[in-house]
Amino acid sequence: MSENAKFPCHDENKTGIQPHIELRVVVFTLHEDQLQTLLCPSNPATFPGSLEFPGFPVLPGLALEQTAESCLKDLLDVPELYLEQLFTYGGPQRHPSQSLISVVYFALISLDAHLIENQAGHYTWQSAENPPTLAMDHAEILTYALRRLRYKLEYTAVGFELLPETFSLSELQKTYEMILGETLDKRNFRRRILQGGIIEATEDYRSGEGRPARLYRYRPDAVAEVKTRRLFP
Amino acid sequence: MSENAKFPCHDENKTGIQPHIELRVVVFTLHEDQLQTLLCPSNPATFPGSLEFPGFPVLPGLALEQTAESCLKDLLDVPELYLEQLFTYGGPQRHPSQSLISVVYFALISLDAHLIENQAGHYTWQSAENPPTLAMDHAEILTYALRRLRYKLEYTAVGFELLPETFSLSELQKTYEMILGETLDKRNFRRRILQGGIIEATEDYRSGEGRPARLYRYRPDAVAEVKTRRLFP
DNA sequence: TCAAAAGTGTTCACGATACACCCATGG
DNA sequence: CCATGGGTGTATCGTGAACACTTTTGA
Repeated sequence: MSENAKFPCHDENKTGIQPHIELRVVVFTLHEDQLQTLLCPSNPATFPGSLEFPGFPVLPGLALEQTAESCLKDLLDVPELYLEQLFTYGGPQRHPSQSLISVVYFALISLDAHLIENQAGHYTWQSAENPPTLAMDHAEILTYALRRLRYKLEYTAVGFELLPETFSLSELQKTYEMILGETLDKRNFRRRILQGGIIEATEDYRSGEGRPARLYRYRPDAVAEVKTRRLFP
Repeated sequence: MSENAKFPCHDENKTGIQPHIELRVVVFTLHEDQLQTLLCPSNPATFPGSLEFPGFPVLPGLALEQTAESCLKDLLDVPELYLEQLFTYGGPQRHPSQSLISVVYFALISLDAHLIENQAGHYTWQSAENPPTLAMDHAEILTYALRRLRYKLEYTAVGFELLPETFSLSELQKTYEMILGETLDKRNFRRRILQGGIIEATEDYRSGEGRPARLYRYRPDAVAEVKTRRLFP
């Protein structure tokens, strides 16, 4: 590493060659009792038959997270979404013809609002657990995003982000079970969720096949409190 | 956001304007019973009197993490270091004259090996808890890095990365107490650390003022196991 | 022999886990 | 009236937290 032994640390540093930089977003939602993720076809010349996560350019006038959010909202008709930075991938082996840096975000959107206006690309929802062939290192990215989702679900309260505004406790439990891949005890689940003060009961009930279920609502003011506490140790 | 409504998702996307991208590293070490971080002076024309974290260019032929590691090893004479990605900062407000994206890493280096060869810049160790004036958003970055360090210390075993190869349990405990900012119970600390199987006793003792302390060594093979288990719930 | 740091076990409280039955509605 | 999903309480166990004294050495 002799050639980078003396880089000064001042802000006017510029190197001649700069890699290409882009944003990517891994969007999760629940659809047909399955965890799904949004994908679009890759360039058929470079990655024939592969899919990849939606990519966006970095807009110099906008913060990274705002750019990701705006671009996503151009693709999906969602009023709200949960968005956080996942990881930044870089390195020479990622793309055959360019040095590419991808700042990858992680998004959760609600079941009731994932209406797509198929703008420009042919975006599709695909199974997140058994995805189709993905281009570049996107399979690795998906694996990491799933791990992060499961981890967050155990420690925080993000599960609500995948549900409509009101939901029954059974729906919430099914969401957790689907993502964690294990069954949970009904009574313990309810106790922990309710004791956590994360959700509040509404006055509504949903009738179905059996006794109607009370509907609950997420308490947005409870977020900060929840983030530091373990829900499922 | 009408102008970005139709970005295709193919890999040959290129926008004309690309922001400048750089690497930064927040390095922590223990020195004189204090948690310290490596800083260098900012460009005096842009940020007079401020310091900033060491910055490196992105080398297109090398992975981001390897670049950060190589460049750091050009600055510091460390045989080993702990390095992980912290966060990627971007947006229009970060720098007065350019759109700048900083992929920031987080490093821990051992007490016994932080000999600096002051190459090029005037790198100095400064208190991490009460840092001097930092340029740009580097104060915010430091706050986040400290939070991450404390968090990791509670959940994993990174504390060893800040100590020499062999160390006494009291030294380890002092390290934890210094970083967490609270005192820990000696017996509980020892039990948890030893039960975790993270360290192993050596045959050596260190004589000092009082009864000699048994020296321990980190077990590198125990890392994976430890990462998933909580040490300090 | 004294000062200074190393080392060592037990008790208690709380939270996680396991577990089975009654309730309300629609067909 | 019965099938279907909704809703509820308790006993047990494991783990974290609090706590004080003995041991070894060098001065």
